[in-house]
Amino acid sequence: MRENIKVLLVDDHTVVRAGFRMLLESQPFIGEIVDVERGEMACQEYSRFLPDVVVMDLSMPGIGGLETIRRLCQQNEDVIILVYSIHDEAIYVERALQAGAKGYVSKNSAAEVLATAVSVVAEGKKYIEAGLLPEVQDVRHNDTEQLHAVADALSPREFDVFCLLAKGLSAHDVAAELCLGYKTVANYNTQIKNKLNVSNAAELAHIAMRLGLIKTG
Amino acid sequence: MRENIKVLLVDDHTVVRAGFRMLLESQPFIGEIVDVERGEMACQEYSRFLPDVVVMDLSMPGIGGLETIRRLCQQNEDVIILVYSIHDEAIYVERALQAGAKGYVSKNSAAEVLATAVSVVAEGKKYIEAGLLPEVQDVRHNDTEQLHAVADALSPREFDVFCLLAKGLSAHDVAAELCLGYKTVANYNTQIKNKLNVSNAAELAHIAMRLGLIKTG
DNA sequence: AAACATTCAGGAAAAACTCCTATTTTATTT
DNA sequence: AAATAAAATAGGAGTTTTTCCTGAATGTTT
Repeated sequence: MRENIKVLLVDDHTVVRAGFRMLLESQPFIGEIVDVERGEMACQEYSRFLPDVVVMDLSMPGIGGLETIRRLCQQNEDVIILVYSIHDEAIYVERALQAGAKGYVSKNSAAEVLATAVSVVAEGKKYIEAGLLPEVQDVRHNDTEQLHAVADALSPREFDVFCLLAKGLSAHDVAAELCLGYKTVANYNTQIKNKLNVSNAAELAHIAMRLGLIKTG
Repeated sequence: MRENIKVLLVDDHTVVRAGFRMLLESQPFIGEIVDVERGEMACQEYSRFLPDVVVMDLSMPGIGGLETIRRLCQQNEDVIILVYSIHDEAIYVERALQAGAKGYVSKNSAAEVLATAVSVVAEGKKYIEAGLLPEVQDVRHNDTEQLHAVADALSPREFDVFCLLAKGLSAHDVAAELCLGYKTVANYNTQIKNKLNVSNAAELAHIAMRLGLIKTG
């Protein structure tokens, strides 16, 4: 295991920088820690401090997390970046890794997980927190381009049913509305939830909302 | 100025708890600090630890921040709660204060601001970060009234279940989350839908959305 | 034409929901 | 302090919904 790992912390929230610092300082394998509050500063500080690992948040003002990853990678292709984020969604993990990150942990993780992740990526391995990776192959769920995903995944008739279910109609209501048998709608219901990878009507509503199909007021 | 202020930290993110702890520990006027990761735990811990100030995030899984404030206030009307949040929007500030919080600071604030806020509220004053207060009058009362309508109609526990169901959890998930039997949740589910006069989870989601209890992206 | 997707729906089993009842705890009122 | 009301919890039984499998009719693509 690597010793004396130099860490560059990048986060715009003071409390989070302080927190990470505290968690890391209690680990024996951690060396010097420098923290900065924006991606731009990270790029400058990187070439001066030459950390072994860069630990950063994805969502930051300024150039943001993803662009920071790209720039750091351009500066030095061997840079080791560990991303942590409130976003558990696969699409973020995917993008971060694509941009050049070597690890990804959720902000909800326990202290040990965060420390472990640092030590693992410092050794040159990848660290993607359990539960995040499996979804990567999966749906681009929660994507901004979800409208297309939905439109692609659902047949026209399924989409009709989806809209009504998401609006809050019962399967019987939908059947009446579309002049279909109840069983037909019930089966569509199941089918739609499978295709969109959700398990209940509330989640359908969420998707519809995100797609702007439902006006929130 | 108060000395030896006992603080109860409530946040679901390990790093944030650690960060706040670090920032506060460096202040001479801060005494013992206890941290918990959820609102439910805060309510329990409060009566045991009897902190001078409760410092908490608004957005948490489980019963969430607002409901936690209400419950703490009910437990002890003199409780001093300082809220910090990524949400700078006036509506959140207003709701938090209405629920019983004594202070509100943004998560982006500098370390000194956070520490100062704790010491100010500990003295029994209010502390609303500059820049947040002016907008408070600006709030539309519509949503807040609806929130009260829901909060009035539902008992606290029903409200907990409502939030989770509206978020898209199944009855089984909710049961696991709140450590209840499935049947209990199933029965609450029925009860909640009756009280809110809706007939399915999608409509619950709509209501939660309108109330701003669900972040749409 | 053959292969495939789409629309529609029935049957059977599994799961979820509803309604009723009941115990325990907590609050409120007299 | 006792009585009353409200809330939290959950079991049982019956009903409804969902799921999964299957299949026919229609249309479309290669």
